[in-house]
Amino acid sequence: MTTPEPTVSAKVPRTERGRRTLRKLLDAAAAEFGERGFHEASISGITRRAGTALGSFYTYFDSKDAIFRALVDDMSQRVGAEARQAIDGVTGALATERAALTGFLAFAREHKEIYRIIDESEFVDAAIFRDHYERTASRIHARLEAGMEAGELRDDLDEAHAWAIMGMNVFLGLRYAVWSDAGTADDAAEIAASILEKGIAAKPS
Amino acid sequence: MTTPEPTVSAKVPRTERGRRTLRKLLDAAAAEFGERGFHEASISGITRRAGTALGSFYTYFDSKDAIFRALVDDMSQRVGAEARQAIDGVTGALATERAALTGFLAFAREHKEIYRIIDESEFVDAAIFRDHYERTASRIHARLEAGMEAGELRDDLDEAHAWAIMGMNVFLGLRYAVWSDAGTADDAAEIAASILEKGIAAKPS
DNA sequence: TCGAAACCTGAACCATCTTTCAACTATCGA
DNA sequence: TCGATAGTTGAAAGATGGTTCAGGTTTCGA
Repeated sequence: MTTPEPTVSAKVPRTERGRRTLRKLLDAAAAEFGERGFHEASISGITRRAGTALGSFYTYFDSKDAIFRALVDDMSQRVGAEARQAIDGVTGALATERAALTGFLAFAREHKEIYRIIDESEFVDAAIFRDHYERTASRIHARLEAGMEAGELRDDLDEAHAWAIMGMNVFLGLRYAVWSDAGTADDAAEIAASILEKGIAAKPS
Repeated sequence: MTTPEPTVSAKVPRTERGRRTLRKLLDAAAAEFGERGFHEASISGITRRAGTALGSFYTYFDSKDAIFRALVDDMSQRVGAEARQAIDGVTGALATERAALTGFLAFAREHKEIYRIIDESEFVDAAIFRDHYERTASRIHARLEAGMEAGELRDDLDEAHAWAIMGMNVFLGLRYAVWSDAGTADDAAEIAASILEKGIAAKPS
């Protein structure tokens, strides 16, 4: 008696052919939005890349906004899955944060378009942008609580600390993964890890 | 013999009336872009707010993009000036970073539209977005170097640390200044300051 | 005072896209 | 096999909004 999974796109294909076309449209949309941005992108650009007729688009999506939302939702889930996988099996709270960032940077390098699309969602539909970052902050916060529980982290960390860590990660990702591939992802991860481990103050000598 | 200041907008007004109109257009554009975003905003919306005719717009700007760029440039300078003022007279490297963030948060609360506009510039003209954040990171980096010089900060800090700190600040600003006024700006600044001071690890007891 | 340059005006032009639709084809269960 | 449903097609309608322009008014130095 579970609800039949409230999908983002209201128009679910019934046949194999339909599912193929829907997937082609989503992949084409990721490429189109990623390359040209939401407003420069056009439906006809998406259908051209997908190799379908313009009208077919509206069999699956109500509007340009709708496919963009479906895409962000899809990508947000992929980022979450990636994060879960990156920290799988890692022990230690600080090591976990470092692994999460390393995984994030590697993923960002492989899928630069994903970050462009997610970030642009702020200006297309602010709610989905917020949802994505609130979900991400929640994951970090949960990790911090586990670390506090284990006695490895300061016992006064809260949601705001999660936002601070997320901000570090996002900007390091923008600068050292999306804008530039130079150096290894580990260099940037090391920076963040050392800040979390001991701050930036000089050792009291 | 200084070059006559290479302004962003190529069309400089010659009369007092012209300067007033130009200013009205820039203010109106800040409101229009801030409320509606770049693509929802319209030139006629800007001139309506400014109380001028549609055609007058093109006396001062070549295009919608041009006024947006001029606006981002203007705002980036205001943010820089604000930062300089916020840390003026503060002594100590860690206290300086805290003051910078406190000032930033207060400014962000007063001028939420500025951050929306600067962030959206990534999708209108990526170069001006990059310029803004690279300038900001440079300011932070310079402060870190001064702190290292003074022996107050670890001696291995570099540009990437500046990006990490900037990311923390931006995301705390987004979450606790732009999205929510709850609590004082000092709460968020305290979070970031404590991370920079000692990290998030538990005290080795 | 006067004329040239600066500035203002808003209707119309134009290019661009989103969205609709009526006719056609493929799929698939019975 | 066959009929009903799902899916496909692309031309054209419709809307939007950036940009132009020709004819006015205001400003200001000489």
